[in-house]
Amino acid sequence: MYSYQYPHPAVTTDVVVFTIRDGELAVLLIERGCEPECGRWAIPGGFIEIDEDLETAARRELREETSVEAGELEQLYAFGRPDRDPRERVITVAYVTILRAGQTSIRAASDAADAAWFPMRKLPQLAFDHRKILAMAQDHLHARLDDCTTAIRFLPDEFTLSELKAAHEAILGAPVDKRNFRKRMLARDLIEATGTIRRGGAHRPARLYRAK
Amino acid sequence: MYSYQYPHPAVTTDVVVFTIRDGELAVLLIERGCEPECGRWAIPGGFIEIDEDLETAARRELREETSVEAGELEQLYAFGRPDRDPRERVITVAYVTILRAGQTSIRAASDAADAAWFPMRKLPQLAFDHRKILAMAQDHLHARLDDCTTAIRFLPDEFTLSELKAAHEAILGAPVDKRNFRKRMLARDLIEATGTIRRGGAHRPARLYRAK
DNA sequence: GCAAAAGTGTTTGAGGTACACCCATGC
DNA sequence: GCATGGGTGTACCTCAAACACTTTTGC
Repeated sequence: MYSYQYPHPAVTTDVVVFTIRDGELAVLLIERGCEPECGRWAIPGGFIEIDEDLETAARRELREETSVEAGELEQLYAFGRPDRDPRERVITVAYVTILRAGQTSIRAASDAADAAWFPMRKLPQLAFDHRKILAMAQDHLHARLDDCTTAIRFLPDEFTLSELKAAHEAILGAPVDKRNFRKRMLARDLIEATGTIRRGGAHRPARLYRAK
Repeated sequence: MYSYQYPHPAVTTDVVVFTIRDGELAVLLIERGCEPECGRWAIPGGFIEIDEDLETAARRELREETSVEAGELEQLYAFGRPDRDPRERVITVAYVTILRAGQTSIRAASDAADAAWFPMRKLPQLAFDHRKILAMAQDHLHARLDDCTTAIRFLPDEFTLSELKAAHEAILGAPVDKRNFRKRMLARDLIEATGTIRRGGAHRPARLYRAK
């Protein structure tokens, strides 16, 4: 038992993991294996350890529950409404990260009964205030999109411009003009041609690019 | 005494209050009246109550320590390095707010030995990681500046375009082109002339504007 | 009349948007 | 030769930046 002179809240970290699957923006959720909200889908996360940095805790909880190793985490927001968890006062610091397509194999563990990818357009009922967290995470992602580097994080090291354009379209949920897109990406000088090409079907092969 | 099965961190909220004084961006600080870091200047804030929303706590602590009633608060970031407070693990959720010039009277109370405005260019030594919090708050403020509405929050209900321009210059710490500034502000259609003018010295009177 | 701040337009360059056709390949 | 996705250029518009003089007032 740990005792304090004043009541202390619990603090958790949650990680919203985005990827692109089947041409759609998708998010990693776990099925809760214990009360409260047992059986509901939720954003992976959990209680921080007392000597652990917030970001480290976020990374650890994600690994434990889903076996996913996160890359760069960005802090999204601290959610702290007093009634957001029925057990006790729980403040959660939410993070956002991006997983490359193709590295999306997951394995539920810890107190997660299951783990799965859901397209953002077809979310299940979510535990706690996690619907609101996802909405804010998606807004954050959209806002970051004109960095150009953000969409690249969804793709493997080498990619074609068509794939990058498809990533933008998946994230925005809206079509993008091909020529303007290519012009803008090449003008930013953040990607470079590898010099190799990829042949993949009955059509002209595509140049491959990598991040600079 | 309050006991928990697992150790819990303490959670505080801090509020970075910006205003403009003497034509310079200034921030409200308190002199700590108790250990640790007694005598050091710090961002006003303190421990949340267990049933209190984060934003409510931020507003309350600011009021208790400085007698300032905050308007709109924006969440900045959650700072949670395990070693940031020597007493115990303390996670702080930092907020930013803006106080109108002219409403900047303050009165130190609670565990603040003193409260005072400091120009951002001449900060004292600060307690904990508060220097870093201020740096991030200033970045945040700069990023918000092209909303046009942000600079208005530093001014009284009615203001002249020259005053608004001076506010931008104070926040940015750099001069702004008068004609381009006026054009941009009027084009955004976020302010309107009150129809009145202010005479104030041996020169042409200025039109007054208000936020729409 | 003079000091002091308010007010006013035009030119230029950069970047975003809209838009249609040819190219290289596999079958 | 045809289907499929890869690759390309131009005209227009909007917006930001640079830049100097006239107007209105108090004294």
